[in-house]
Amino acid sequence: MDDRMGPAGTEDVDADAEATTAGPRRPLDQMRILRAAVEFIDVNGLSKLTMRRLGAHLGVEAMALYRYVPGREQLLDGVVEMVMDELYETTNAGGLSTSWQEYLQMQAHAVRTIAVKHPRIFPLVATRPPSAPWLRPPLRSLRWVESFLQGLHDYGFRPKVSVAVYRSFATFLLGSLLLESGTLEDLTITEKVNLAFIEDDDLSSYPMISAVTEELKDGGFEVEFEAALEDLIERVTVMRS
Amino acid sequence: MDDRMGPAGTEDVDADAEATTAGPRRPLDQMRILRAAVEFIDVNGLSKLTMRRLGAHLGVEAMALYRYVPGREQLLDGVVEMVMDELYETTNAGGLSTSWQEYLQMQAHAVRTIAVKHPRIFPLVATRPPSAPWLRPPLRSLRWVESFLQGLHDYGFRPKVSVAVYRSFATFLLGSLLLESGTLEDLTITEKVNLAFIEDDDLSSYPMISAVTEELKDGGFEVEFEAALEDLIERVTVMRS
DNA sequence: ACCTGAACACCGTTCAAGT
DNA sequence: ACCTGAACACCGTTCAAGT
Repeated sequence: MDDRMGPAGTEDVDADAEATTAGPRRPLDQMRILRAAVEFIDVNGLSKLTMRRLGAHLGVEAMALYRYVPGREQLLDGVVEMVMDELYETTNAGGLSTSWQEYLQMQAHAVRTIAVKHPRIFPLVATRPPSAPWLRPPLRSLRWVESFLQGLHDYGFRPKVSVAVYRSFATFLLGSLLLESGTLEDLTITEKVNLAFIEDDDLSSYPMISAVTEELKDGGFEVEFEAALEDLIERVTVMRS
Repeated sequence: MDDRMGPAGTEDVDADAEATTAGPRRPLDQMRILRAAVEFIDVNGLSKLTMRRLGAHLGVEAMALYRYVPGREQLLDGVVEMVMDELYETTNAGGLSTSWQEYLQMQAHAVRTIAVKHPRIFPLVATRPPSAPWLRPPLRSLRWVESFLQGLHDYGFRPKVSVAVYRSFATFLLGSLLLESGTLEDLTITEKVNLAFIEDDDLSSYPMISAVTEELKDGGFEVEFEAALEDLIERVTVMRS
């Protein structure tokens, strides 16, 4: 069958009269599994996601999942597609833009929203091999890219320029948001312990670092993101000419 | 003991009279394990690296590794440190720069060299949680950051500006090089098969994409990297004032 | 001092069997 | 039609035992 998984058909019509809490009586389906996987990773982290635990989470033995999902790797691909679809919807919900600058801003913020909402999934979006070699994570869904190119076209971008913008945009988002999502991942207790161990490292032997620890700790991802976005937009202005 | 692993003491003095091919008679040590792990991932990919296989690769049972390495996760941290040390050496070998622009170029190229040389390890460098939250992958070694800040200081950068440059630089390198390393990873046969499956997707239903497949496939990471680097340097020029 | 065997508690995955 | 039990070939990790 469809060996590539992913939320293609959004057949979301059956909200049976079954209580949510009672027993998971209605049969499994791919959508339900993918949604459960997304939630599971959001809560417990990727490393805790096993077929067996996901099955348990759905009230089923692991083996039952294989009717709907070819395997763990494809499950993860499906999770990524799931999150990308979320992006696509966010993106098309937020009313029309009146300039290409606004359009890029809106797209950038949409991607950032996803990264902040799913900090433990974003690394997957960023690093899984995309379905075609010319796709650039995190902007890796054909549907999204198509719509993006269309958008730029409508603002009068020539095709070659649009491709260049797509690339710069992806690079910018990947760098900024992977870093930010990294800081947002909830750390497990043991990881925290490890950090505490390391944090007051022999930092005394790094005088330049010691001199600026305060500003290093500052964070401020938000303003940095906006500033970098402004820069990107200016670069695009140059490309366009 | 030292619970954090990593190539701290480079005790590289014993090149015994033992033939390399004969039998691995001299006892294991952490350095040898880490080097073997780097090589193993370079050749076989991260997913193939198991304690048992790495042991076999070293002519030893997996359990023997635990004398020198706390566990698999810390092994991977050690691999990352190993590669970062490679960077540090590259960086200090390439003679002095005569301007901060040249200095940044040299550092950028050094990191890119690492990414291209170890495309299957670079994602680890890029995504493993760093040892302090304010460190930014891929520029994640204290030693490297110290030396970088010192370098900028010597060119007259104020501390706050240096920190801002460090951040922009890391973001830029992360985005650019993670994408490039992604395209360089040798794909396993099964992955290739999957790609082939997907590649001639129903691309017919994406007219904007179809119109530019040629330029999308173009690649050209090298020139893109250089261009983005130039842009970054210009941004730094502004920050400096 | 350094490594191994055996064991434990897990994995992903297949497939015949149950309902 | 949908799920499970049992099994297979692996994992990481611990620890008593071998040399």
